[in-house]
Amino acid sequence: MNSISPTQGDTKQRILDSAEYLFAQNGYRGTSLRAITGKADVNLAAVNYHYGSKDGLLEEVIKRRLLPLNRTRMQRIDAVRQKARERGNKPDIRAVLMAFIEPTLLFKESTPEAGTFVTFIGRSMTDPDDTVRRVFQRFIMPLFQILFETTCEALPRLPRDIVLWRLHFTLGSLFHTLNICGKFSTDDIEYINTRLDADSLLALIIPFVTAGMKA
Amino acid sequence: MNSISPTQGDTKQRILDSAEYLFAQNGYRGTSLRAITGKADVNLAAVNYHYGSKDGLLEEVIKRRLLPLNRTRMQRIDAVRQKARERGNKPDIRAVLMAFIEPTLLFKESTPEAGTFVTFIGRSMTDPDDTVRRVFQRFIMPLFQILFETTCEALPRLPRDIVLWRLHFTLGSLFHTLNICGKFSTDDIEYINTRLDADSLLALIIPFVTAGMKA
DNA sequence: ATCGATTTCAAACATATGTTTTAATCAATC
DNA sequence: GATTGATTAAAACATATGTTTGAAATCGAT
Repeated sequence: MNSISPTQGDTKQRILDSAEYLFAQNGYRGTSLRAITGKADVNLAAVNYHYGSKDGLLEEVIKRRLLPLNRTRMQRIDAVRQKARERGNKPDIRAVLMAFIEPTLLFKESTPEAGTFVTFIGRSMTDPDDTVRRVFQRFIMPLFQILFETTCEALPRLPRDIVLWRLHFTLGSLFHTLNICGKFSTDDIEYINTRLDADSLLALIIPFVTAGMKA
Repeated sequence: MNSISPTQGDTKQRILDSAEYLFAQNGYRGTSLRAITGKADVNLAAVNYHYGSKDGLLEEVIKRRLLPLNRTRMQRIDAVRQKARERGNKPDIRAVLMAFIEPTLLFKESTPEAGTFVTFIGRSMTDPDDTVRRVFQRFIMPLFQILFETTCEALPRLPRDIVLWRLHFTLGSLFHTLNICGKFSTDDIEYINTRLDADSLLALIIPFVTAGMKA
């Protein structure tokens, strides 16, 4: 059935990989099916055959990586929450933010493919195209709710709406960072090393957003 | 003359206004010349006649509002720098950030048209489309350099590359905020008032980024 | 009113897009 | 080895796009 055939069974996979790469580089609207199938070296009609439509392909591209990543982030947040509950005190805000951000950056540097996908995340959260934004936000919404609640627990003296805004500021910083690091040409940004590893990036962003949260 | 006549006169202007609105709502790639001319109620060929091409129109849309806005921001930053120099001490980081962010938010609420344009800014800094990003970054680069230098003066104990990163985090927060506030449908973000005025937004974002900068 | 320049208009152009169709190919089953 | 079902291939389809064209309309000044 869906087992990998030896000769040509990887058509579906190759489409997924090419689409992921091109979506990250040129955006959803800026990537044509012909560009995808050309890069994947498969027939044009294969996309509609295997995924129904370009939108269907987009959804699969996102699902493949975002679901596992979100599972990891969810577990990390739950762990922080659980540990705090056991100890009878509130979660540490720095730990909460780490639980969300570190898996993202680690995932980014896990493989080159994952890296291009994370770039795609950064760009898509603010994509003018509803198609892209909706798919992403649909997948990230439950996770964001948990993150929000946990952050409120960590900062019980802050009004919830302020926590929410600061969380958005944090996401803005993170996504913009993912964006910068996804640039292939660095001619537009001077003096900045956009090829930092996850640990270095984490060491830069965590103090910033933690301080902002506690302000 | 300048009387409102459907046949003559302000064609060029009406194209500019319609393009600004539609670019902000659907992005550059997602907006067709036919949509623009249809909304402006002018002939399709008018865009190429008055602006040469769609790219030419984009540049004029950006220039019209971004040049004055950047002039204001530049003056504010210069003023902070000047005052500090007169007093013989370093600029206050909060004042520096205010000098950049406040004019942006004030401009945003000055008129509905300016508001939609600022939305366009927020989206375009990370637009996958090179065409859009390049135009914006070309216009904002000199300003960003001054902002960077002034921020370094305000935080002389921080290494320059860390200042630069934190400045990017700040821009990320700001742009993401502009984005959220530009949403026409709020169904994807819960519990957040995306229609705050400039002062309220400023009161939210300034403490966050100031604390992050000083972390 | 007339002339020349500018602007508007309808139509066509050339290309690009996502999708569908129909036939060929392949792998496994009987 | 023929049959069957799933996959691939080449072509066409329908529509959308930015741009150009040439004629009509409009305007400003003589």
